[in-house]
Amino acid sequence: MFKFAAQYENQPMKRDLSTEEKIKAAAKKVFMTKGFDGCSVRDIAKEVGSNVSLLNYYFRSKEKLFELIFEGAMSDFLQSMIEVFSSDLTLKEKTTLLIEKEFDFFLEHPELPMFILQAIHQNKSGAPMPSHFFEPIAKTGIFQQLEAAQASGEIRQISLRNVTILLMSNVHYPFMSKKLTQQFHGIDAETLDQDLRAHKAYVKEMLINFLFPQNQTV
Amino acid sequence: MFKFAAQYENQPMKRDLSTEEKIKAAAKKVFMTKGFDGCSVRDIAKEVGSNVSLLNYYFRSKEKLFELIFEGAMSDFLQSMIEVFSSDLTLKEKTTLLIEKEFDFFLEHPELPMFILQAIHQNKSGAPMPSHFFEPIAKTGIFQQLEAAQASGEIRQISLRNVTILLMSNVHYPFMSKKLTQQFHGIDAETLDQDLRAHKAYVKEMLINFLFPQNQTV
DNA sequence: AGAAAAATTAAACGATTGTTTAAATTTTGG
DNA sequence: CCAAAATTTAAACAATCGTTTAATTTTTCT
Repeated sequence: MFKFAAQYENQPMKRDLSTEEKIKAAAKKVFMTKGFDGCSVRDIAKEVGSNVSLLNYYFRSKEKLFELIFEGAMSDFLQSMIEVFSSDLTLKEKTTLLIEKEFDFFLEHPELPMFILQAIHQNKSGAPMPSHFFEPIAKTGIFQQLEAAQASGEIRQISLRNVTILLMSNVHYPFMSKKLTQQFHGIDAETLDQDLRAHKAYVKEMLINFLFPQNQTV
Repeated sequence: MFKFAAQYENQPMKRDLSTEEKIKAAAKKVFMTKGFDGCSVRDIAKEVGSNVSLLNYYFRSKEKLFELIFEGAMSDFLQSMIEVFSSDLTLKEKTTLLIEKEFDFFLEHPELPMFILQAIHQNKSGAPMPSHFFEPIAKTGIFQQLEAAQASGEIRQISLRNVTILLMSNVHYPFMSKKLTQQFHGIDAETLDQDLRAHKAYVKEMLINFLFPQNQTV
């Protein structure tokens, strides 16, 4: 009889999970580079070095497998925000730290922002993203902190949403546009990475100066 | 015998091009929303309200049709740059005008930045983009103007490439992330469009202040 | 009006898609 | 050690993919 893998059963058995993990790793790699529509389950199976049916055995369907990969990616994608927003810092300090961490993270995982935005953009089901993705951010109290900072005049009068767009624009797009930038300027990958490392400082200075205008060091 | 449509022949005949244009319009719509891999030629044919073979009759293949749509989109994508850079203005004026025009344009065509970056990102052939896309920009002399502005101290010491990334980040990403932003903040499309119209002013002020630090109005 | 050319359609092509079935192999637990 | 369970494989499923063929309709030009 056909049975699904360990983690879907009520009484999971201790098993070698390496196959399942290998499939997840392969799926992540293939989905990230080719996209959901741009690859077949056989592409993933070939990357695993194994049979197609194994994917359905462990993950039921291509769609389910993708959702799993997407949720993991989304978690990584938001991780820095949650960490920084949860810390005990001023808004200005948090902004600096966030830019710092996001750049460091995306320098190591440059394909993530494009993967996330692309998946959301072509979300086939049309279903909105589960709220549990964004709830952890709201729970950090960052929104209240921003409201308070506006009341006290620490930060410029600007809507939370515009702040978000400014931040994300400057920390996500540079990595989403790597290929475009390379071809536009005719440079190699290493040169661009140097530019991106330098870019971190520019973004920090620009955003801090814009969002926290009166730079009183007193 | 099988013959290809008018514009591919040596001696084109005057013909009703409305069908060909209808296919291009449908293809643009479908490719923009679903992506090359996310749609079938039958999706496009259905959008046209006609037969599948017509697409191959006029455009030889799905890939050729896509290339045509992509080139048109790329042309639109770069149009504002070429116009502004060709004008007879100072660098600061050009920066302001470019942001203004890009925002106005992408407010009307918000799906364009994602389409372009996504197409470049998953470029199957691996071939670099034809140089005729970017040449018109170089020919405006904008690069020399920027070098001169750096020498004279009009603009901050920052590489041309970092300037480009800063500009593109702030004028492209806000439209690429529309769905993410909407779901993140739980707002409707109209509210977000208001935010984006307001965002234009923020981006202008922020980038001008950063790139042209000594704001001497003398 | 009538023959030639162009446009459009219907049908089919082989290849590939995601998924399922059933058999074979390996691992587990008594 | 051996039956039962879990894992892996090979093969096939119907559906859809991009494309082509051939027939039909429409348009063009004399």
